[in-house]
Amino acid sequence: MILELQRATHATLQVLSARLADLDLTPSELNALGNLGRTASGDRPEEGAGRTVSELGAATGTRPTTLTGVLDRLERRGLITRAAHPGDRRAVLVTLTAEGAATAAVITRAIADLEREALADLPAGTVEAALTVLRALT
Amino acid sequence: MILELQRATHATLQVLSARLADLDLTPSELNALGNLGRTASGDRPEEGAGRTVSELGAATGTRPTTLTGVLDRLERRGLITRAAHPGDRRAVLVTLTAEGAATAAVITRAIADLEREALADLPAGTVEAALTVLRALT
DNA sequence: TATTGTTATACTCTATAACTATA
DNA sequence: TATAGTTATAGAGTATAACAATA
Repeated sequence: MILELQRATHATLQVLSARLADLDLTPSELNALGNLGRTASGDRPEEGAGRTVSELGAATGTRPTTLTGVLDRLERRGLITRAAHPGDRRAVLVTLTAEGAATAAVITRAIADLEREALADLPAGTVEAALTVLRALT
Repeated sequence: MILELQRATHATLQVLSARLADLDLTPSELNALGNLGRTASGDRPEEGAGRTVSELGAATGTRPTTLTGVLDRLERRGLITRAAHPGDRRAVLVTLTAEGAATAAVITRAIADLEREALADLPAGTVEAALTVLRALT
């Protein structure tokens, strides 16, 4: 099971980064950007303004020390901005720029497409069962 | 789905490497060693003698260029040996030493334990469904 | 000519620890 | 005293290209 898990993760990441090669982003950069986009446009629009570095790190499974470098590159390319957090002046609020949001949308769609293609022919309920297992492992 | 996949992979790797911290091996080294052990003792005992670098790379999802460094360290620590392949003199046969086989057994058991603990309470059939999804993604 | 494994280079990710500015 | 983020350092993974030995 766990070996299959690793293989599947590796395979999907491979395909995904190949399809998004035009964006010229590393896996961690894709991960960060995709995650920022998901919150900004989806689940909780009222919080779309940004996330702290800590929140982003927890969501992406990236160490703070790695995230600093990732965010440096994304900021230099104009995809995100860093600003002070209103409530806590130690914290940094990471926000997508317009270009960053557009890039994030491309990433989100590529992920959705890949899933649809791979899982289209499976019997109903199978995907739900798989999600249950994944959450149990997590 | 794919996001859950990444999270689950990350979480299991985290726990696994914490439990095996005593071995002082990197994730790639654990992966290579566990894979060598699996073939040696399990599925196809008659091939237990070794695997080529290419085969190992395909099984673990590790690049040849990374594998060279991984195998260098494992060889230096006396866990594997590299020998000439009988049939093809370009190829290298990677074999577990006695100590390497013992270490591989520890890794294999840790993985099995982790799976059992995490998936014990799930309804029958759920795990099979998850495997179907993972293979579809792969 | 193509393939196996290694080497070289440059960049990214990681772990650890120290540091700053806040709280 | 503790937390958020950054910096510094060293080791490990990756892609890419080149190479020697062999097929």
